[in-house]
Amino acid sequence: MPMSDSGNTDILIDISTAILRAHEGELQFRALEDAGESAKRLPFGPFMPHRHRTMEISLRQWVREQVGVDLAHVEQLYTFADQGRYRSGESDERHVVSVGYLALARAEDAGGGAWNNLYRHFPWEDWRTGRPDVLDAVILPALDNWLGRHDHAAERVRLAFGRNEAQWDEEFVLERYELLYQAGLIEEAVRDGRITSPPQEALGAPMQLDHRRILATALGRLRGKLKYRPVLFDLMPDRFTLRALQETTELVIGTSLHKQNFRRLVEKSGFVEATGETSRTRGRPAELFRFRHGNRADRPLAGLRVSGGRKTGRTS
Amino acid sequence: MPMSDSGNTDILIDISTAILRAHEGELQFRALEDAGESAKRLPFGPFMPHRHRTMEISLRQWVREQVGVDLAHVEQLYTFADQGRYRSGESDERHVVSVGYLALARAEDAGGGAWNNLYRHFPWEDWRTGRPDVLDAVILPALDNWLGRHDHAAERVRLAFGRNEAQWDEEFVLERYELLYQAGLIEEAVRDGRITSPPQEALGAPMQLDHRRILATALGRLRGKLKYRPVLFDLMPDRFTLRALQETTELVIGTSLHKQNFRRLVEKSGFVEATGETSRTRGRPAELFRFRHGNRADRPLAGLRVSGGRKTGRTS
DNA sequence: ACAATTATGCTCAAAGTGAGTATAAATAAG
DNA sequence: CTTATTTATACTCACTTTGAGCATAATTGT
Repeated sequence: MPMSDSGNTDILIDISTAILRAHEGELQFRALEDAGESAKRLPFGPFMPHRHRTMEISLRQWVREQVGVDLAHVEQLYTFADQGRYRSGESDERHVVSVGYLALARAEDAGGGAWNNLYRHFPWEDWRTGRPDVLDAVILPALDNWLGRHDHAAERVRLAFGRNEAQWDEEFVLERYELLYQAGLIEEAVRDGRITSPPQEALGAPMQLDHRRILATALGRLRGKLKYRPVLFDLMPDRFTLRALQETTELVIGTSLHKQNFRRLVEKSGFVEATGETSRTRGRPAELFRFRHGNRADRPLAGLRVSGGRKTGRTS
Repeated sequence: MPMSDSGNTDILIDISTAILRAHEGELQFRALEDAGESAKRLPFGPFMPHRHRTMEISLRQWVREQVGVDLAHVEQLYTFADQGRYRSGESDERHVVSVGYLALARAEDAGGGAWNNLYRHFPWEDWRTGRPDVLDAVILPALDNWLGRHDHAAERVRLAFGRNEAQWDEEFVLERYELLYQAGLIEEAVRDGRITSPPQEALGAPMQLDHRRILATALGRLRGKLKYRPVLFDLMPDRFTLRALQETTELVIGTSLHKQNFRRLVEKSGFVEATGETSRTRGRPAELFRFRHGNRADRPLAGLRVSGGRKTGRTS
């Protein structure tokens, strides 16, 4: 944000989109592959301000036409302009500013193409079956080692990774990723020349450019938004059982929830209404619900906040 | 986000910053005035990617040197790229993308210069002394009139302005501003040529470019953030009474709070610790507190959420 | 018919929240 | 210097929310 030097700076703005869906028990994102490059990437393209009125409009259209996905929810995440970071090897010098977007799609509208399990890139974020082993086995020891030389970051690590009296906050996805990056535990940090020695063990699958950072931002934002806006339903089909809704919720926030309490929470929230129909699965058939378009007092689903509670796991 | 057409698009990125402070019972922002232009503006300047590593770093430095304010908290808000909106009269065609930032300053670090009362631009957002008259006298009737021709927006109006069974949500500052803009009740809409007839009555003081929109985004973001992060303290001096903290809180969220409950909430949150000192005012001296740097389990201050409760106002 | 499985209803205690009463410690006024 | 006024702080109480679990219902598979 400097003044002066008003010359032509030849800035290129890229829009990169994390398109998420819930499918087959996985939280997935739309991934693209490039020849001769093992790391995946997000759909992205240059923003041409003279051809599109707003970024969101052009993004929706572009994703539908080029990626083949109909988006339900679209939300701008962050504009990254860090120099010297996430520069691809042969990049031209103009690739400077990237605007990240989060988009949600229903599984039906998702078209073909490759969808990747998001947690493959963030294994430490999936607590559904309990605290991930990689945390105590790899991450925390490595961070401790790093903290020896950078102890000013101790408080950040404490908060982000829920040590000592701090609670694990599932929304701090980006903060955790950034710490791992700075500590050189992320392959992208090596690629960017941030760190000399390669990571002791690759943490999660790397991606091109700054796309893993955008994914981290997207996951954190979505986890936060869940609690006060009905975005979940943009991942759900038209009709769904409460069980399916719970599974999608668990996919996103990365923990498992108490079934009866989840039901109570959702029913009282006024966000759903029963259709008379039922769905047959293995056991007792479940009632099918549908999203009720905000006709009641939309209360926040604050109850989705992860319990720092006592026992663990899911009941009966 | 279109593909192809990779030509030189000559994009200019502006960074505009809403710098907020709490001072003399007002929530204020740093305003600049231009000759021959009655509307105020925010500090802004072009971003030169080749000279600064990140936007935040350059913003802090630039604000200190050019605006004379030491910033406590800095946070990116949103990147606006709408064409045809908020274009200044004599603008050159390159002024396209503006990145909005929220920054908080302590009153002591604020230097000289002009500070404006933020609610002068958003009179409908200040509920501290009760529901603002302008809502029922002007805004809602005008919106109803507009809805006659645009009834697809009825649900948005209902949620944003808390009609029928919906609650007024103090965080929806931007959504309310955008609706007023689209309904042509905001002077900026006339200036942008969005609407032919001038607004029946100017709602709040206008600003240059899209700066009122950025302020709205800033206020909404800050109101939201209060509830789960200790940003409040970036508006407070080193030591403060709980009363002062409450007043600042009320300034930001725009409602008045129950004093005893506020005290309980803050004390239990673990965010403050008593110094032994006291402050003298008119009545009984109050204990001075200081921010305790996240050494306890940082619990969200969810209790700051505005009560949809029964009675009104502040107690005793 | 019975086991396994999934859905749903209900209870209960602990914690959190809205609203108020009561008391304490100053200053300003008579 | 005694009293009214003002502000701060402590405590109560009813009500709601939340975490956890028990109990029952309605299916399918054997």
